[in-house]
Amino acid sequence: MTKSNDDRHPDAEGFQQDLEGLVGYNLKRAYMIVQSDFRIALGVDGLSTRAFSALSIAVQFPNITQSALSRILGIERSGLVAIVDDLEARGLLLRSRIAGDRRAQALVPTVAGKKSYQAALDTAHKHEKSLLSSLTAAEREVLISLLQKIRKNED
Amino acid sequence: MTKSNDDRHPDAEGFQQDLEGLVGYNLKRAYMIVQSDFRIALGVDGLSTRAFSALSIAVQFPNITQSALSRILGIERSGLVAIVDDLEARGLLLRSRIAGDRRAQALVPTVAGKKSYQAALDTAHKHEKSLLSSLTAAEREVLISLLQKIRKNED
DNA sequence: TATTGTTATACTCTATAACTATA
DNA sequence: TATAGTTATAGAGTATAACAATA
Repeated sequence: MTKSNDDRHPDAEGFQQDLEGLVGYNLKRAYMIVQSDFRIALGVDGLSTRAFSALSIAVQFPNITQSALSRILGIERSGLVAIVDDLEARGLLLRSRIAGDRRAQALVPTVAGKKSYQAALDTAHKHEKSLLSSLTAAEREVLISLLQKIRKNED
Repeated sequence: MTKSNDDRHPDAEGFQQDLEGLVGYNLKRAYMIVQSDFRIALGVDGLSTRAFSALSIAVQFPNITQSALSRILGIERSGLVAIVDDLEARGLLLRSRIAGDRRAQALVPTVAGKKSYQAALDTAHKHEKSLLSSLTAAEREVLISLLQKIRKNED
């Protein structure tokens, strides 16, 4: 047999599948690739991609509360607990009491947290530069602004 | 108190967060929105988004095998079993024996399967038209082609 | 030796609902 | 009444590893 069975099925090239015309499907495929490659780039015992995101906001907005952070990231408060637990266990940030509201806690990045974040951000930039090398810088900017437009419409 | 606590944190507008400059993060946020909206559009007892994708390929490439389908969708063979089980339970396709290879099975869409698929595809188009109304048709095309470029680089 | 379909299993990420302690 | 943090739980979706049947 010189050709495998599935060569008989038209795929990416030639035949225009319905799915390829849908933003949702293309979004999913691209997301899976970028996400899993970024996870690998962050290392076996490195941060998860979501912990990276949370740390990013915590470093840039020190003393933010978990509720505010969950709103910025667009996830539920309950989901953030495990993420902050992980970051705290790694010594990258602390939950500290706030004067004036004993319900809330301020997320305070440690020195190690800021350092780890800068390293991870550098990793992220290198990972995107390499993985998205088929896109020009201008195309990457267009892509980002189109993706952000989708979010703007969110209710 | 006239302003809530998190209004003190710059968010989408004004402050340029690190995350907003990353394709990966923007991809994730957009994907979550489109995915969950599409799920709702498909209805409570409707197809899952992944079953919709599998059915789409099965209808367009009748008699495709599960292995070939999993390769086209970019998922593992093992993950496809439950999806095909579901589609078969709904009476939308059949697993039928192939002459010449007793390992493989051909996926054959039923009449109901083809009809359900056309309805779901119509739903998908309406869902995208409404959810992505802030993007022009040209922008949607650019977005799709940029997302496909990411996939082209896949190893 | 390799491939097809399958099972068992685990992992990641997410959401909902309910609770407590505060406000 | 409403909010902050938390727990318990469940639901999608994914992957890896192994197996039997077949090529």
